[in-house]
Amino acid sequence: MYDNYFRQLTAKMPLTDDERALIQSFLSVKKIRRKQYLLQEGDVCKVVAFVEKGALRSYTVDNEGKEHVLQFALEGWFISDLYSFLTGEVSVYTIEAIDDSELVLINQPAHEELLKRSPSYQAYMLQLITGAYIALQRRVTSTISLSPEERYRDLVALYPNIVQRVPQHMIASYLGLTPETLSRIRRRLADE
Amino acid sequence: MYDNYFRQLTAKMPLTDDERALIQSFLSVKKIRRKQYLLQEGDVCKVVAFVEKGALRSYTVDNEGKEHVLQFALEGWFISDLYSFLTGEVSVYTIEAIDDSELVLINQPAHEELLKRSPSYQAYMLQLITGAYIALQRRVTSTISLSPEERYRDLVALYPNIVQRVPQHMIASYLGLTPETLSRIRRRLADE
DNA sequence: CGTTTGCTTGAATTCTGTCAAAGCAGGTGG
DNA sequence: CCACCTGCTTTGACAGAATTCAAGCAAACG
Repeated sequence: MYDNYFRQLTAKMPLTDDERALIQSFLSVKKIRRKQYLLQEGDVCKVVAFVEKGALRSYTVDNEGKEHVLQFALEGWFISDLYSFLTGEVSVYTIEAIDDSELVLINQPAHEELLKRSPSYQAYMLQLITGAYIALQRRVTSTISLSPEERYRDLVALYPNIVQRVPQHMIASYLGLTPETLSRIRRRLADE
Repeated sequence: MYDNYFRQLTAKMPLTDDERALIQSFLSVKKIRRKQYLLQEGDVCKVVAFVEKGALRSYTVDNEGKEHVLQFALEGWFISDLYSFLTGEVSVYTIEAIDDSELVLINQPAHEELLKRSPSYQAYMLQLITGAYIALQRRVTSTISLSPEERYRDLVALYPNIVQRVPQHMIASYLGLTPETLSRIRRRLADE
């Protein structure tokens, strides 16, 4: 159940068997079905989720009821609202399963405890936040400096899996476009 | 010289006199004049800068030569390309002084050393990255879910100082608009 | 005092969003 | 096995919004 999780973790951080057992004792597993929520807007984000299998997305809903995708997470990725998770403030995001998925979860108290008890976990969390930060920065840069067509090509180049596995209207939302506009962009790109 | 810096730091993190002296021994001060660069695109970002006085911005230049502002930093803010600073990769950002400014700098080796030697500094850095992450997340959310006019009003509400002290075309760039469009939005808002 | 810089305004153009309709799987039940 | 949904994508026509290009103006600067 925790295979991918520890494969990922030990790749960055060598662990003793004891440490692995300690960490694992704080984790839990959750299966979640397509269209179910891991987090709903207005709730506090209580977990960080590692995607063992499946796909999820996080998004906001604006005051016209439209969804705006912030992030996708496929196998091997983490998803959460770190802001809400770390501060305890309510979240403006919703996290939803795109497919039936299997997750490895860690909740806030367990996270606190592990930070104290395991230096490896501590170092790993720093890497995790740094990674999340870097991903967000790339996201911002692409959003503010590229045209819609370039943003789409960038996404295809960087995450080909996502484009294959995620419905197109969610990709459009991620890119800040309407589904119609994305469809036309794809048409233009195909006509070459 | 380091007044604001340590006021900020000790507000979040009580320090012994020894620890303060240790940290201060790794810092340096730099004066930088309007329009001078702290970081140029293609270079590795070697410092994290705390703004004691003045104002800076970071921005990318797209392949049409247009600038896109990622971040502003006034007194009491930090500015850097954390990605480049932490990984050693070259940066796609330029950091430039908007006004004559006074900075407190810490470079990479000093940063490494302090992480090892000072638990307070370590905890502070984690807060710093977390803070940077949260700020970026708010930025993304606003960019993807608000209209240009709403983004502008949000910015004015959140950072009134910035709007007063930074040239309008830079604000426009930050919001992802042309200066003309921002000018018209301001006109509309004033006509009420 | 001439020059530069930044902001505003107008008119034409381009692009994106909106609305509506149709096409196209994949899944379900009769 | 087929007819019928249902969810998703594509297409077209049109309206609306932002960009572009150009010009004018005011304040700051050397």
